[in-house]
Amino acid sequence: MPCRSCRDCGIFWVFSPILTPYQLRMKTDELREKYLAFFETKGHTRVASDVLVPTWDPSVLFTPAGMNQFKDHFLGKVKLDYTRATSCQKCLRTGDIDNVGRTAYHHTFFEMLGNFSFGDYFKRDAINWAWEFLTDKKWLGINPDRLTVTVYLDDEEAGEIWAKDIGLAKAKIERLDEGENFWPASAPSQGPDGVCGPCSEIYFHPDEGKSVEIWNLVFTQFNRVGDPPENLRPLPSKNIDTGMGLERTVATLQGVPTNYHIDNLMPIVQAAAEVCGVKYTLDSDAGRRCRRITDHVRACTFAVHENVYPGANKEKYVVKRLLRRAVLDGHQLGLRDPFLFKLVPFVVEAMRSAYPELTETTERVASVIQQEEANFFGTIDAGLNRIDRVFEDMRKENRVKVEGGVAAELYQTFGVPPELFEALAAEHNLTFDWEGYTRAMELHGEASGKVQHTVMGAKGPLDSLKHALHSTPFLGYETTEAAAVVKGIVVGESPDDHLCDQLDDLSHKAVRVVLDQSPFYGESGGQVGDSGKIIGKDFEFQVSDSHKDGQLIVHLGQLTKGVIREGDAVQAIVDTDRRQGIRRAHSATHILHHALQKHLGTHAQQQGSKVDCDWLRFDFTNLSPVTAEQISAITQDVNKHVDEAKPVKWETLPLAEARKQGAMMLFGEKYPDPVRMVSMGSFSKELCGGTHLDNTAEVEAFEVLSEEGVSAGTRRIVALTGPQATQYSDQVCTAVRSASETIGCAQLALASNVSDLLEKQRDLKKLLTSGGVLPNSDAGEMATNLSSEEPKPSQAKEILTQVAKMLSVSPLAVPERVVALNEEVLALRDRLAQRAAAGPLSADALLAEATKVGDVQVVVAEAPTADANLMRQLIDQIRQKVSLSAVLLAATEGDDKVTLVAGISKDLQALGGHAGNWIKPVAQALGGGGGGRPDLAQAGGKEPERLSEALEVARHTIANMIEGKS
RNA sequence: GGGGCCGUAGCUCAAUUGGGAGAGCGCCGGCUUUGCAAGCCGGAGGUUAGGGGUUCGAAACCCCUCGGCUCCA
Repeated sequence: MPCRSCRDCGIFWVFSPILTPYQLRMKTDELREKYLAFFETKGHTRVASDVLVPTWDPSVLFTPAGMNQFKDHFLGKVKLDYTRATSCQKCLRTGDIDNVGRTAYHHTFFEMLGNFSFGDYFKRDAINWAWEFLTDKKWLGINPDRLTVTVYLDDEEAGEIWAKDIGLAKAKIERLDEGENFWPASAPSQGPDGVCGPCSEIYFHPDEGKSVEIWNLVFTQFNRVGDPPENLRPLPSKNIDTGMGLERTVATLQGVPTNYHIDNLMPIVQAAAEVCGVKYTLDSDAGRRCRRITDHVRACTFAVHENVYPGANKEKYVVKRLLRRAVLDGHQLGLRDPFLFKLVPFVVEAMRSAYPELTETTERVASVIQQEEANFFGTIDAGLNRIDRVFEDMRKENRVKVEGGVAAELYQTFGVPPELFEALAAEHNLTFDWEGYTRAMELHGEASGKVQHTVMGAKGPLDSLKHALHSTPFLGYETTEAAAVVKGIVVGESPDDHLCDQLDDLSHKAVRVVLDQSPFYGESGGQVGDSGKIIGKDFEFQVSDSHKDGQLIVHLGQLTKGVIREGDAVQAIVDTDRRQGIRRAHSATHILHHALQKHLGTHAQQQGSKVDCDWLRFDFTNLSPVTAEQISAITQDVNKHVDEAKPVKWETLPLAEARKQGAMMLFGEKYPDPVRMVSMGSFSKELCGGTHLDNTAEVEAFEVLSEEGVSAGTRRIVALTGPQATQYSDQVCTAVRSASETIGCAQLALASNVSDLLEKQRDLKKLLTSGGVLPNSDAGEMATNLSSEEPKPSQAKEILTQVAKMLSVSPLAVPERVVALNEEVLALRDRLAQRAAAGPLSADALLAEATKVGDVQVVVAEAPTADANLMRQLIDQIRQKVSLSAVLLAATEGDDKVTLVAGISKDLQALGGHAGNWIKPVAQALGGGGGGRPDLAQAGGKEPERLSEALEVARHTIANMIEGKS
């Protein structure tokens, strides 16, 4: 009985003989090439591997299979330039991540060979060619005796072809149910709805060990509609989608016991062992770790190469997790410093013949990995402290099992890996509650929200329109106003809503209208949708936003007058002012992109972008914050290009031609072919479907509002264009002028003056609390410098940014903050002046006014101009001089506040004196409250006019306290 | 996108939970010593990330902003 699923054959090689030098029959690069070449001879177009991280496809984070890049081909959504394709696709799946390294065949990153038919050939050819490729001496030449196949129970057609065409004995054709031989698995009974079909798998049987599934042929021929029975409708155009795991097939051809021993993975495994300082063996803990490191570093290398850096969400998070798992393996093997990055060159070397582009980014990739590694080692160090604390608590309470909940909490908040926790627990003879840990993590997963599954081919109200119209031609590149015909009206936004023939309800705010053609730009590529209006003979429709649904442009808005009917002839009019603002922002975005690459390096590629009316947000790759100087230089560079008034042109040309001309292409971006290329002067060429200016001069002005981090390795710039930029620039100048006037200094010297002012504030505060007085040299007003030289706008911005940083406020809040700061300094100076006038405060002076209660020296006095800290110091001095003493001082602050501090000497405390109890009734007499410790208490009140009354209370209270207790 | 944690001296961290901002290391000066993390004495160094609020009183409690860490999807 052949092994049906690789999930079962995890540890078979544990029993196989010790690793021996393998016989190389066919190299990995050779198989890859042969496969593609073979299907080329069968009329297939060789298609390059799609990117690993397809940002164009919201339904997946990583390319999970060879067919992914052909989804739209299968669904007939795109124009087919070919109906047969073959590819070798790099893929990444994390579903079986826990098995990586432990089993012979699991990977996260792997390559998938495939051949595809889009409504062209079907089962017969697919099966015959598969057999030919596998067994023909000219190709793989596998002994047919070593191969068996499986087919779906009800798939007579496939069974027939295997038996009759190929001539396989019946015993070699196994019939399996929908759980095994259907795609998606169990689709007929359990769904999901949509495209599906039976499949047929080919198994290889080695001399020893379990058999291996090396090729899966999927025959997509049905559309599932609801639950059985009769729920599988034949598709008008049937497709073929096959997948042959490259590593796995090579492993069988090379006769090695695990994929990790094939010719292009073994060198990485060996390198990992060397870096980790262990001897690699097949069946050992260290061996498993080396294989896991190999897999994960390969995955990380490809991901980082595509500018997906380890981060906090989505695909970035997956990369981070992969990287950390590998690093943790190294840590468990005793490493304490970054090591993974050293393996990057080995990955590149192994993969370069198929992916030569890797060699261009090796250094950057290694450095990104190294940095993240260093971070994680830091996290581990911090985690060790926390773990020690947990152990300490457990020792105190005599517990021996690490609670899963505690481990989960430590993991969730501080990233302390549970494996590490467990290992350390074992060293302390403590056990670890994995079950509780898993439970707690599941709870956390639920609390963090569920994922919304997007079902392939889900139906909405616009789908019938999509079939009828296919697409809405966009006229907006040439015009902002056009005649059109209403093709569809939908009220409401939920998928349950349906098309209606006409609408007269003016109250609906979310009405969608589709026209046969439109000048409105539907939101896409980061550019917001147009607004405007659609006017018919007897109605008016206000368009608040436009977006794209498939190839349709959907106008979203509200009917403001009359009745709109399907079939009405209308005039579609875009709000041109807003459109112009969007064009300014979009063209400026391209110029900015160019400037960033020029000033920061070519890695500073677009990660995301949003273009609105004279407002743009641009995310890009950069490891560190962009400095103020760089921002300034970039801003000037952008404005220089604006001033140079370069023409903006666009043309539609073949993708290959655009690439040849050096157009900027982004990883993960899916470009149509032919493609629209926007170029500005000779400095910028980008593939872009957005609306642009005719000349860079129309941008008018460009100002950066902010630069900030959005996640590790990604920075975000928000900027303004046109009138918005000019206005902002004016505000900046005004702010600098106003702040300078406040403190009476030259605008160009604002930064140093604010810095001085801050220093002054600190000095005065210190002086006030230490009981000093204003030195004569400081008595005068700050020298005013009325030099009225205006800074240039770019200077003003630099000055303001600098000052804003000093004051920790946003730039435009600087004037307000400077006013407050200035007032505070004046107030401080004022109080110090008062103190100087009132004469010095000293412990001796206060003691001179002390009264004696028994043997105790009691001081109850006003200490005008002192603050709480100074009063404490005076009390300390008195307590040091007189061993039996009680002191209570009061200071009024403004019109509505009194501060009290009371102290009791140590000897008096021993006799029962308590400062807290003393001060309470006094504070109450002032309409306040307070308290403190026996030796020192602090309180306050809000009625200074009752101060003398309160001081009487103080004298009585302390007298009673001393007499009562002693 | 959602959850959790943190931000105190140059560094690592305390602060009896709302009552006087500290320790160790490092730094500077002096003395004593020439042994490997030397000893002793003295000193500087703080807007407790920033802003607002509650309170007689906030490092601590509440809100906002900034920065960092971390998990989940």
